[in-house]
Amino acid sequence: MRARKVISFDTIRVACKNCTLAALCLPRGLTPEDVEQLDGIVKRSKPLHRGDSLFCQGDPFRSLFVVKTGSIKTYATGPEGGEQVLGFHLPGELIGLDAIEKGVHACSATVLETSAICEIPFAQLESLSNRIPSLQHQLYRLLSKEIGQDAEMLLLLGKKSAEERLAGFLVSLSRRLRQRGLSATDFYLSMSRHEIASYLGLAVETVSRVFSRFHEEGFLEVERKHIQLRDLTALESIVAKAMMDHHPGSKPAQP
Amino acid sequence: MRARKVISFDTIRVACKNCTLAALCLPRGLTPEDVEQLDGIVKRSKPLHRGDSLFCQGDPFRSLFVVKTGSIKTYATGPEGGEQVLGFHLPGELIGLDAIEKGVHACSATVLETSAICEIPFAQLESLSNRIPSLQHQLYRLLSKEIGQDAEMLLLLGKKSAEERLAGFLVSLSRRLRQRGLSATDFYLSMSRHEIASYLGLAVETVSRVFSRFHEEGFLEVERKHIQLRDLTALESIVAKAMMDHHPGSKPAQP
DNA sequence: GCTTTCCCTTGATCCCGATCAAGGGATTGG
DNA sequence: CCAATCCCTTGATCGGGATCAAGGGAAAGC
Repeated sequence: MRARKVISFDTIRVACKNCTLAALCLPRGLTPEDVEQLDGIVKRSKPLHRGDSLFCQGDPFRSLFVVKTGSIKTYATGPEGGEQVLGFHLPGELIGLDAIEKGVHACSATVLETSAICEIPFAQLESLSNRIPSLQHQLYRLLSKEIGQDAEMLLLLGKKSAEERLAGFLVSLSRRLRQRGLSATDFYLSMSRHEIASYLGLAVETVSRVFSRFHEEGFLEVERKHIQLRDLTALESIVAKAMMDHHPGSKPAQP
Repeated sequence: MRARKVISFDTIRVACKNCTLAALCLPRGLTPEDVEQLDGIVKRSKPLHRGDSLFCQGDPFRSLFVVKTGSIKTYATGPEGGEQVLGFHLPGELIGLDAIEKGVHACSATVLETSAICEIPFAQLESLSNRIPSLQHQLYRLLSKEIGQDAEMLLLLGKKSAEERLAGFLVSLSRRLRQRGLSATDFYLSMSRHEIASYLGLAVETVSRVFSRFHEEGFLEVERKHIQLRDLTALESIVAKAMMDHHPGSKPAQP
C-alpha cells in the first residue's frame, strides 16, 4: 500500500505559530503579528514520499523549502550522471539557500522518507523581510549558519580518516536530533550506506566496515538502519582527537 | 625596511563609487545615492602586511571585511593549536560571513601579502540594508554565493585524487583572477605550499610532487610562487573527468 | 509464493598518498 | 659575509582505504 493519505492533516496544516519548530525556523525572534504575516506566504503541501523531488539542479529558483517532518538529501550530479551527496536535512532546516545568488538551483533535493515540507516563495519572503527587520536578521543568521556548517564539513573532510569522518557524521546527527527533542542515541538512518559514503567521500565498503569496527569496540549497536549509540563520548573524542593529530599543534618550546 | 607607508593613499582611500571592484562587491545593483550611504559606513585602514590578523577565532563579531587588494586566508585552529586552512580570499570577496549567526568569529583571518582591506561594521550595514532593498538583496546574494562556493569545495574534497584537487584549486584561482581583470594563466601564489596542502587536505610533499608532475606533462610552468598555466583546458578536463570517474553515471542499459 | 533486485557485509589484493629521510636554494639575522 | 632557518623538492617505505569478488538477507515485483 502506497498512498497512506491518512496522515493527520492537522500535522500538515499547523500554522507557523503552532509549529514546534518555530524556535529553529524562520519565526525565531518574531512577534506573533509578524509570524502571522510570514504564515500568510507559506505553502503547505500534502506529505511527500521517498524519492519525490523538491527541485532539480538547473531548475529556476522560486522558493526555499523547510523540512517540517522527515528528512531530505541534497546532491549534485556530474555531466555524466552519478551523484555527490551534499547534505542531509532535518526538520527546521532551510533548503535552497545556495540558489539565491544565480536564481537557478545548483543542486537537486529529494525526499528520503515520508516528509512534510513547507514551501516559501522567495520573492515574497524577501519583500516581507524588508518590512520586518527581525525577519531580515533571522534570514541573515540562517544563511550564516549554513556557511558555518559547510565550513565544519570542510574541516571534517579536510584531512581525516574513515573513522573520524563517520564518527563526525554520527556525532553531528546525534546533536541535531537532540536539538529537535528526539533521542540523541537511538535513531533510524533514513539514508542508505551508499548515500552516507558519497557524503563522506568514502567507499560503501569502508562505511560498512567502520560501522562494524565501532560495534566491535562497543561504541554502538547497528542493525541495518537502526542505530543505538552506546558511547557517544568515545565517538566525540575520536572527532576531537582528529584535530590535534592532523595539525601538529603548538611546538613544545626549544630546550 | 618594514613600514613602506609610501603606498599611495589614493588607492587606499577610494570611495566605493570609484572602486574598480564595485561590480563584484556590495555596491552592485545600487544607485549612486545608495552607494554614497554605504560609503559612509565603510572604514578604510592603512595597508596591512603579511602575517597581520583581521580577527581571531573566538573574537566577538563586529564587522565584515572586504579585500580591496592583496589576499587573505581564513583558518580554524584545533584545541591544541595547528591550523586547517578554510579558504583564500581575493579582491572583492567578503570575509566573516560565518560569524553572523553566533556573533562570534568561528575562524581566524590573516593577511597573506600586503593588502588593502575595507571594514564594514555589520550592525550599521544591517540597518542600512533595511532601508535599501537592493542592498538587502545583494547581501542575500553574497551570502548565498558563499554557500555555493563551499558546496563546490565539498565536491572537490569529496572523493578526489591529489591531481584532481590541485587542478581544481588552480582552475578556481584562474577563474577568479580573470573575473578581476588579472591574468588567468600567469600569476604569483601568495600562499605557501603548506597552506595549499592544508586547504586541499593533502601533505606538503604531495602538493609539491603534483606540481612537478603537472610540469612534466606540460600543463604549467612553476618556479617557487610563480605559476604559468600552459594548458588550462587539460587542467579543466582533469576536474571535469573526476565527476564521472568517481560517480558511475548513467548505466549503459542492459544487453 | 517465488523470483528478482537492491542493500549490506565480509574477505583479498593493490595502489595512492602519508610519512620518514635527506638535501638544495632562498631569505633572514647576526 | 656567513650562519641559521624556512620553504620547497625528491626519494624510499609503509599503511589505509579503494577496488575486486562473493555471498546473505530484506524488500519489491510478477
